[in-house]
Amino acid sequence: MSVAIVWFRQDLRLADNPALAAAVAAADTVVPVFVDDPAGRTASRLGAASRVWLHHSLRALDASLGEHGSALVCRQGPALKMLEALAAECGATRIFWNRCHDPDTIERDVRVKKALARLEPATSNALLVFEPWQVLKKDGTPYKVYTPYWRAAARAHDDAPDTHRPLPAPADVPGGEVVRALAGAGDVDAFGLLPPERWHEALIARWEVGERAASARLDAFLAEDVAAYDHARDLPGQRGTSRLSPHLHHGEISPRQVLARFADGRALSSLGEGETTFAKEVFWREFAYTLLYHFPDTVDEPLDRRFQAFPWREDDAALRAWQRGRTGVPIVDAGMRELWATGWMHNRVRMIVASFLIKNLLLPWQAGERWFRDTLVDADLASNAMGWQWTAGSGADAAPFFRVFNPVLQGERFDKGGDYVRRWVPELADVPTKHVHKPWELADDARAALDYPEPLVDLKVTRQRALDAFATIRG
DNA sequence: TGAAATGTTGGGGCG
DNA sequence: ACGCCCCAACATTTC
Repeated sequence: MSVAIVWFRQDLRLADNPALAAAVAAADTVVPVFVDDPAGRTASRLGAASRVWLHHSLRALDASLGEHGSALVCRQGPALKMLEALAAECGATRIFWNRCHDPDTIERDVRVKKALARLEPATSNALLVFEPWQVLKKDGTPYKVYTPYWRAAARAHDDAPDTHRPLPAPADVPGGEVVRALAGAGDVDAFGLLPPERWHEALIARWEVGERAASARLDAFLAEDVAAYDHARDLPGQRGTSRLSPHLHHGEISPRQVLARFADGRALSSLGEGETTFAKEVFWREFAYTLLYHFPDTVDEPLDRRFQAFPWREDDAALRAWQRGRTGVPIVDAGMRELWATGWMHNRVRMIVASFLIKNLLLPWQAGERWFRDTLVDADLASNAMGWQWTAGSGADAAPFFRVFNPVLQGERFDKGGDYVRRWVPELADVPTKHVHKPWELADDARAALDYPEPLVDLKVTRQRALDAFATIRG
């Protein structure tokens, strides 16, 4: 009898899971395990919202394994120690996992792989279409501009589409009777991922978590929204985005599964408008991982070093007002409250609230990055850091710093009728559309009747302040 | 995946 | 008819 461990991490699915498929092919007993390791990108380092999602995702994975008579073995502690112990308990001779690409996990995994050499660790790619070293410029260095990266990646994909065909879920996960007898089998609750307060119940009630839900979400998006995606994805008041990000982040679905289902064997270069735009979003995620891998310190250091000397302000009261959606700027507050209530924010609004924090409040982008990491259910180190540096103007292919969003104009352009603002800022529900994005221009008596804060800052003045601050480091 | 200032053009009112 | 002004609409430049 041969026993193989499958170490689940950011790949909480049975389909298109190469580590699982390899274990099933190699052994007649497969032991699925998730380790909550204080080092590396696992449960202990995630933000509170992501931990809530992870809890439910692990439950879903355990249930799926249960349908095969197996279970998810749950262990808490340093990964190496936990895996060594598990291997000894179940007599494993092999171990399989899928690679992660954040710096802490890489460092930890290198160590684990070396120490577990007797289990012949075999690792695979399940996180990306292309791993960070696969799409490079001719000189072997990573792309720092998105468009050429996208062209190169799409070409590489279309040159060998079969390489990226997703794997089916294994018909069987053998050895369930052994697995179910192991300590921690199915004991997701023991991780203590849910916070003691009850906010997480309302948050997660807005989502369906797990591999099956991810697949259904993709189907619904492709059936209903992808055709108009080009335009509709920018309108936060209506449904138009895929909302796949948390599923992708936790690996409930893979980018290859996503592409395969809508490209349907066609070349990426032949897709329609909405489909192309959506495919490009999938590859923004790939681009982010490429940047994180090659420039690991950009999680908290600006890629453009000039920004190390940027004269950021320190203002805890303003930061708190931004975090809680009490800035007095409707579209900003709506976005921050959507985030707080649902663990997610529409992407157009993410750009607006980020621009407001960085440019109008002149607070360091790292403060926003940290808040997003703690509150987003899709909090992804690579995408989050790239996105914040994009807005700050310090990243790869970033928006120039002087591109300052005016949240009133953005609101009037992308939330024309004010539906989004009214949904998340009920204090403004009855304000006429003309003023819903700038209630401070209401007549005094109407304004006094509102239970809504005056704007924290003057948009025009702070815009100029930001441009002046930038001038000091422009060099 | 900007906003605001500045420049240009052309229609219309008016003396 | 003409110059002048105003201003909207659009284009360009600057940050």
